[in-house]
Amino acid sequence: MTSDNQATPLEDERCEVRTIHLDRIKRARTEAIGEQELQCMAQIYKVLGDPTRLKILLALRGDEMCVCDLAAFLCLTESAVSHQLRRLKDLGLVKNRRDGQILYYSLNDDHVAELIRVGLDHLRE
Amino acid sequence: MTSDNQATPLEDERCEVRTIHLDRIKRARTEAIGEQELQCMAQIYKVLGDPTRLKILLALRGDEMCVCDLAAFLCLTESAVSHQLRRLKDLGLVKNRRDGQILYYSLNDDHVAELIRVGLDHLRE
DNA sequence: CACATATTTGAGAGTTTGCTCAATTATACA
DNA sequence: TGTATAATTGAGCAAACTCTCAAATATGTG
Repeated sequence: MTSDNQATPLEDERCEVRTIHLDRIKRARTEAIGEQELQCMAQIYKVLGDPTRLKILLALRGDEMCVCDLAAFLCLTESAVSHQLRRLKDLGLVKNRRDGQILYYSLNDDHVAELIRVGLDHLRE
Repeated sequence: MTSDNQATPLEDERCEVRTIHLDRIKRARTEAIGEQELQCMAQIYKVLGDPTRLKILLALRGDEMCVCDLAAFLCLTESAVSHQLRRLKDLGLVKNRRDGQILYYSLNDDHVAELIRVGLDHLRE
C-alpha cells in the first residue's frame, strides 16, 4: 500500500516541512486515532467504495442470495462475484451458510446495513 | 472505471448466466437504487477509503487547517496533500476559505463528520 | 517592480484494483 | 465410481490510484 506511511503521528516531529500553526498540528496529533484503527477504518470504507460491491450489499439487505443469483443480478461472471464476496467476507461485512451445493450469502450484522443507510442518507440529504 | 458496468439492473434479462432463484434476482433489481446514485455513493466511500484522506478528515474535525499544517501533520509533501484535498473538495466533503496567502480547509458540513463517526462506531462496536 | 511564501498543477513511476479465463475444489446424485 | 452443478482460486491484463518532482499560479511585502 503506497499510502501506508506510518507517519508516527503521535510524535512531536515536524517532519521537515514548514510549519504555520504548530498548535493545530499538535492538536491534530494528540487527537489522532491509532494507526491500526485508522487502517482498519480505511479498509472498511474502501471495500464499500466500489459500485459492484455496493450493489451486492444493497441486494443482500433484502434477502440472502447465492453466487449465481448475484452474478445474474449484476451481469457478471460468478468468478468476479466470488472474488468480491471474499473481500467482503474477509472484512466481516457478509457471512455465508451452505445448503447442499449452494452457498447463501447475507449481511453479517445490522452494523453493515447502518453503514450503507448512512451513506444513502448523506447522498439524499 | 473498470467496474462501471451499467448492467441495466432494472431489466428482466438474465444476462446469460444460469439462474437459481429468479424471484430473488427480480426482487434485487426492483429494489436497486439508480445507477447514478449508486456511483455517487461508491465515490463517497472510496474517497473515505484511504488512510491519508481519512487522517485529513479526522484532523479537520477539530479545527480548520491549511495545507502546510496538514503536510506537517501527515509528514507528506504539500503537493500530495493538495492533490488529496482536491479530491475531497470535488466530492463536497471539505471546503476552503482564503485568508491572504493561506487557504484554510474545513469539513463541509455535519454530514461528513457523521459519516466518519459511524465508521468509527462500527469499528469500536 | 522583484522576491518570498502558499498552493496548485501536470507528468511520471510504482502499486493496487477489478475483471476474465482456465483450472480446481466441493457437494449431489445416478 | 462418474458426471453435473456451485463456487473458489490463481494468473494476467488494463485501468485507476497515490505519491514525488518540477514547474506554474496566486498572494503579500519591501
